[in-house]
Amino acid sequence: MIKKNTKEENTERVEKSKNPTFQLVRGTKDILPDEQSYFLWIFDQVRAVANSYGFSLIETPIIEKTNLFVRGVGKQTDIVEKEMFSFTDQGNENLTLRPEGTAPVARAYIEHGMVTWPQPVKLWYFGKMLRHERPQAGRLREFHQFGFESLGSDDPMIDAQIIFLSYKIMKQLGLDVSVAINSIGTEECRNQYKKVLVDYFRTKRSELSDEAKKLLTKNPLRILDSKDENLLPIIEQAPQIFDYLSNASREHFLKVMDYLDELDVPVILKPTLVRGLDYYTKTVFEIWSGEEETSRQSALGGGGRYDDLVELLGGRPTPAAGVAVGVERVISLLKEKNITPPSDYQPDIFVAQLGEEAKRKSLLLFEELRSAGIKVAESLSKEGLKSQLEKADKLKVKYAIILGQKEILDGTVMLRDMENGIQEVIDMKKVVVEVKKRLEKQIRVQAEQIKEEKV
RNA sequence: GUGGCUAUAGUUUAACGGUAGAACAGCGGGUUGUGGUCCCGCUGGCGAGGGUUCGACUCCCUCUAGCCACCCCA
Repeated sequence: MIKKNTKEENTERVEKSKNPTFQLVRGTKDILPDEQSYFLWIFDQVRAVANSYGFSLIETPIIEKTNLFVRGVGKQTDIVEKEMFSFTDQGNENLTLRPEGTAPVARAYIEHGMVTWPQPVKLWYFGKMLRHERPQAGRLREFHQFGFESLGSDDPMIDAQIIFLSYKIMKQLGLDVSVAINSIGTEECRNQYKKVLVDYFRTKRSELSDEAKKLLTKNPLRILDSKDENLLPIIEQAPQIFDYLSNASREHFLKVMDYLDELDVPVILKPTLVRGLDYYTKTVFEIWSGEEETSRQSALGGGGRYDDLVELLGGRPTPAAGVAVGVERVISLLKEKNITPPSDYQPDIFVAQLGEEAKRKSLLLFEELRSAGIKVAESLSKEGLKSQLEKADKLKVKYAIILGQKEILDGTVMLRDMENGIQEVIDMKKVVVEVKKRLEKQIRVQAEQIKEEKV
């Protein structure tokens, strides 16, 4: 006889059990040291590009009032409808762990009177986002995004710059990406187009899936985005939004395309690209990895213009555009391509010690080398020389300094070349100078080798 | 949120209705102060709870988590 267990009974049992297991909350991840190097590298790249293009770093809180997203992102969007980590706090406030970065930035723009700053206000961010989705590879519940936001200008150059910057960063990381782009015009253009589109789909009603039928009243534009193969021919035949853009919108879009061409950004016009967030107007785009987009279901990043958002949130009418890129997705692509972050944390030299006296001295020696700008490693907690050299070997240092009783008495150190095992005795006082000399020579030799290889 | 697949040491994995082997990593040795190769040893595991059974890691159920597709997005 098999007894059925209910979820409640089971939860109770697990809690009572002597060995409860603690594991990560679903869709979250510990970022271990190995992985950190990727995050730091990406952060540095983004910061460098942001700096040189005049974007300043902004950090907004991880919690916001729920309404900010309901109004900003849009009530009908998937994010707001089913993906928000929302809760009521002890003071009865409805709060949400931020699912995206643009609405908070727009909020900050209004709240801090950035209208009075020189326009456009150019900001960038790098932080955690949370969405309650079903996890999958490249799709976490807590994940990281970096993004650029430029508020206060409707110049199409802004759109192009935003796209260019994200493209540039990917390029610098060694990734080949392409940009899918479209324009969804202003609200008026869109409303007009929606009507036409709905009329069109109504004529094909019998061929639509249930899913598509639902979208027909809710958000007809998103039918265009469908991957349903049965729908593809219908979608292909559908009227295109480009034909319903106002003159201003069309002109804007053509200019964006023109600038991107000038900037040498490979763009693919994709008339079916709409986006899941309500605040977009005119330009929308997505960044995809270079390969056929079918192999990779998920975009690396996306963004667009959001001319109405600031006003919608209670600010003055402020045209703006932005982009957000998923850091974890970039990292998994980097790994796929075997691209590893350059490690500038690679130590040059290892200090090994033997005996109590030497151990004490080695601390000073370590500091002396360190403050001279040499990257030093140690293993002070280990005793045997063997295990220390083993560690030195694993760290791939070029030299090891050995400091033992003998050396202490003579006021010298032993310098061991880890490649060929040649050791020499050096005056303790000259260590820094000698080590520097050797490291510089190494660099010169390497540079020459690279030159020769190129020739 | 819907459907499906999976779950064995830190990692990658093997086997079996009678209670687990390996590789890599880690730690320690192969004479006392010398690494990268080699040899030896040690540490460490059946995701959780329950059921069936004389006995389950193996069968069943539930939960949890991961993965895949959908939905959608970063």
